[in-house]
Amino acid sequence: MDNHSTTYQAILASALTLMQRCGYNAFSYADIAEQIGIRKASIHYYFPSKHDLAQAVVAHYRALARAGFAALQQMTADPAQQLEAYVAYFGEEVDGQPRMCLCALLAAEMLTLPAIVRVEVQGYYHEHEAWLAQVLESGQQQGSLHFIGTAAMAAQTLLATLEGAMLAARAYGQRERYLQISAAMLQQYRETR
Amino acid sequence: MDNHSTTYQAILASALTLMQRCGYNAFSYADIAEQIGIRKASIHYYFPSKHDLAQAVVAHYRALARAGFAALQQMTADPAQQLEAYVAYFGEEVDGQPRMCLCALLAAEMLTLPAIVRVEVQGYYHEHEAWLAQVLESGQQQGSLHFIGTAAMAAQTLLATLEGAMLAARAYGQRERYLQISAAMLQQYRETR
DNA sequence: GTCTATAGCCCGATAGAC
DNA sequence: GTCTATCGGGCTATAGAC
Repeated sequence: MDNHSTTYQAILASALTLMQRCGYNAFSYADIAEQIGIRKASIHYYFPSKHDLAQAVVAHYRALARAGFAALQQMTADPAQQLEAYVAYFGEEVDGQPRMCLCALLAAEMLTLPAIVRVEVQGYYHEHEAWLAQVLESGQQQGSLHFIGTAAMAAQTLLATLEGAMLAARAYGQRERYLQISAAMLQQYRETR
Repeated sequence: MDNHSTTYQAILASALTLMQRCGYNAFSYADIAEQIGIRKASIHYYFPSKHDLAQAVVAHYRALARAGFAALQQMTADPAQQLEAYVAYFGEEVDGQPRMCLCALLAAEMLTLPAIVRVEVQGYYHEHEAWLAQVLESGQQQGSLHFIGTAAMAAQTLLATLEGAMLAARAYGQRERYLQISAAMLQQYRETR
């Protein structure tokens, strides 16, 4: 993630913010240039095409999540608490707006994305489903989390609910939408059946 | 919905298809013109601006759903069956791709949408949540559907899961994703607690 | 109502000076 | 590395003939 110039980092960070807000199709090199105080042409030095930039942004986003998983593991060994912290992260406010998962947004735009970006989005989904499945599995074994069927299926369902909740929060412009839905969902996984 | 010319109807239908595929930002008047065999300028006769067109498309989409609700009511009075039919509709294949809810896609693009379109998207969410809440309520009263908390909260959670499942299906390009997640979710509402 | 023609703008991308 | 300048193209939208 490092051994890159500060300009490179600034472009990546700016593009991440813009893509989380507007998606792939509605942000431009001009937006980034204005945000970090350089010229459009300079961005092409680091990222020849928009395809390359978007691919790097999603790869970076995935790396951030991986670091988050490690930090979560460091924080607590309790699967139920790990799950709660994961859910809480997406409930934070960003720029006065509910946080939005970059890859939920890109999944919506999927059919208009360059192939290299599509692959990264699928990788994100796979990583998060795998992490959630492992957390659910552990929680089930120690009796703190409960669900029907396989951990893998429950993980897919859980992730779908969270991303759908973020969509609803964005649609209404109300962070509370996510908080309420995610709380109701967590309740289901805590209940014994 | 009628007392409009056939060209008007053709534009609306074409725009709906394109928006469900590409979203608001990635479809153009040129796409519609090519699809239905007229010229770009003619579209402006019916829909002066892209804002107007998108607003009309979402309003039309909402009306289709309302007609669907009525047809569902006609088909069966059993809430559990109504819910199943609702879920099954979004699992159909369209143009060789998993069906995608227009308003899930637009919710993702929300921050880049014209105000009049945003309002329509929120209206869609509200209508569907209200319909689902009423179905869940009825199902609970007659003992065929089960959930924790209020019907309104369960409806929001259920809708979030479905729209998240459609996102996942689109991300992977696999309709089965939606079918599996929605089936797992329905299972939760059928289980007695 | 539908067309041709075009204005005016923004886009991604490149060339080449410094 | 960053800049200025610009190209070529797509976009929404309008003017005006038919």
